[in-house]
Amino acid sequence: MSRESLPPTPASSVPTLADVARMANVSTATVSRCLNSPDQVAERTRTRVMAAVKGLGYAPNFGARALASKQTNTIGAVIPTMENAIFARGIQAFQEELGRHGYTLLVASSSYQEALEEEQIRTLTARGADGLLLIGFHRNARVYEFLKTRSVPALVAWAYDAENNTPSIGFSNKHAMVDLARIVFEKGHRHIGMISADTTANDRARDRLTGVKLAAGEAGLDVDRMPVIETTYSIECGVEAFRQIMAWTPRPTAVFCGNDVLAIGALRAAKEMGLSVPGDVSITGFDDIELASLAEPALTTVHVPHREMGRRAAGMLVDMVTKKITPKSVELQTDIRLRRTLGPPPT
Amino acid sequence: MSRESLPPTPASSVPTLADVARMANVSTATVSRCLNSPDQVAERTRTRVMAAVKGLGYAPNFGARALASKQTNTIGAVIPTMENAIFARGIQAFQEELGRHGYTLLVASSSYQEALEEEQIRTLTARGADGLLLIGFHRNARVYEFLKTRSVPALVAWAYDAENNTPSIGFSNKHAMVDLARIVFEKGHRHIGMISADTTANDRARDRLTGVKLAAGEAGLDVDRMPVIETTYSIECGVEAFRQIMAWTPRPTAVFCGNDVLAIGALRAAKEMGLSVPGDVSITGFDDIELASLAEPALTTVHVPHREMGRRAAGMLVDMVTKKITPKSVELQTDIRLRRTLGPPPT
DNA sequence: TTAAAAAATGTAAGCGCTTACATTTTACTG
DNA sequence: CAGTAAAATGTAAGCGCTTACATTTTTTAA
Repeated sequence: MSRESLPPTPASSVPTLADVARMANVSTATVSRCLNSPDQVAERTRTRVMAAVKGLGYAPNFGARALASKQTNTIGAVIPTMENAIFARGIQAFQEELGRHGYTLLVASSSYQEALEEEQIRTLTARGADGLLLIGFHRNARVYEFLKTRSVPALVAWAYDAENNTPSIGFSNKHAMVDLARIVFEKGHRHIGMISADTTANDRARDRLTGVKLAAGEAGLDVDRMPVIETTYSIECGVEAFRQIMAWTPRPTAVFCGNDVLAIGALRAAKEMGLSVPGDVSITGFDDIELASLAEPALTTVHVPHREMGRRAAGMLVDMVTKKITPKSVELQTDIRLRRTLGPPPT
Repeated sequence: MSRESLPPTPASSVPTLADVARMANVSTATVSRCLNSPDQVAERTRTRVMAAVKGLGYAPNFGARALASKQTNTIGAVIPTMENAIFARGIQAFQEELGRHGYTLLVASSSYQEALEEEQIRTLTARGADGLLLIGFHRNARVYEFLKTRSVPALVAWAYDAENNTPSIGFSNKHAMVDLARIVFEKGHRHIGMISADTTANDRARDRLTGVKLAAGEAGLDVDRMPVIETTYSIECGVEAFRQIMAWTPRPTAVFCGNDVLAIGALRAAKEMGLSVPGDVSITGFDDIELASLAEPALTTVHVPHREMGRRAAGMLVDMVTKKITPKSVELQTDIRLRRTLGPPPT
């Protein structure tokens, strides 16, 4: 067993920068430059180095690169769940755009639990995420501080607030809901109800509820007597909540749902209860997931540009990471999709 | 500006292991052990170290850890797209289980393009993924070789093949389809058609088609004359394909669809064409996505345990990475969900 | 009480890369 | 062709951690 010399043929293990350098007869610095800023290297050298890279099947070691350059080219996203089609769609677009910029996506999900979200944010940060995509503003101030001391830029999506100093991309859940609710009131509804997602740790749900209340106030309704049921994100819960809300006196002639999934549940419940939609009761959703236009009757809802949001979020985050800037929050437009589930109240 | 001494207070930057060591009055090795194998450290020391960790708000540097330990605790997954609910669901479960084992998920999507998939596999490998989750077996042999030389363990999901030496977790697409098709033929259908996803780079689609053909052969049909349309994964494509296939002579009385999304499209097309389902034509899907039971009439399809697959895939992959074993492939059971879209052929 | 074994801790050598700075080569100018 | 600027390349110092091995401390057994 000889030893004591610069390892000439590094066994059969994974080739390193040094191997490439040796083969191409240059220093490791030159190889590194070939890979990271090719135009700093003379063409002849570059060709030679690249040949060596190819010949050896060299690929840079991630850890070493991260350690030396202090960045991972990785962006983290903490979302409630991918099973929710709206996030799946947005994240898909987010990831595609990230890829175009040479970034990779690290994902974690919070299952709508605040504590878990905090943990995931810490995990992704520890995993070296250069930047973070977060959903909504609501979270412990401690988390924002943590991100600041670690100087990990974060972008909030699916929510919009020009005032907040965390940049965001999204839409005003409140305004969107106000717009929808106004249309509903114009149809003449005076007794309404709302099935909302849990509002405790979910500012989006909260804003949507606020929107309905605002518009209701405008229309002269007694907002305090409006039945509101908070429940979990699932069709079954929508069914159950709808039953409860229709037991109210006076019985609502229109039921706002905080999202399409709950609305689909409501729709099904109505069917089971033998109620005609929109003859006996109107139902509205929010998100415009695929199911919305497929439902029978098709669901009136608020259309949200999820893909666009994901795509642009990626661009913003990459800018934040590379240029170290804090972009302006961007507000996306939602629009009302009037479909069959909305009609005038029964006479 | 003084200098020349071991940096005592490292400015306000991120604390390192050395800072913790200094504060707790131990060596960096001890701190490292406290974090990675706590029971090798005396309780008193550990308490002191942990206090320092907390006091300093220390979190290990990912790159350094990866470089030194040669592992990232990160698992990569390359899926066609998250917009497909079946992958979203499976990946969600995958990620949750990964988290339970202390692993983080890195995702990339191939958009069903073979070349892109290869690129993504290389990217995730370069990003330091300790192991990889891949969908289906079909890919260039070069990719498998690459993975082998880099010794990155890979697990194939959504497909099952006990013979293949890449371990897998999934189900037999062929058998599942045979089972479904047999039921269809028992109803008396003699003229069938199939709307399939693109089979070129998709072994799952191919196997499903094979399944239908096998059962058709069993039933004594002339397999070669069976109309098959290959199209893209989308409701619209399903609509279009269904129109074409119903123009065939003799007109099919049952149309198999390679997945539920195509089936939903077919269903809609049937409605638009004024055909009764299953009165005039029966339609079947595959996957049992949420939409399947919500459709009107509800779709007969093959139920696949996506979540279970994701969850167990995570466990297997973690074993592969940590214990360096190659697990046995596991076959999951699918089952037929007989719903309203299947009936006997018109008389 | 003491030697040997076991447990705890420390020392220091990398891991493979990037990059500031130093040096060499090439290109240009008068 | 010398003299200088610009371009290309090399040198080597880390980046922050893990871990084999060495050393010290504690425990155990005789």
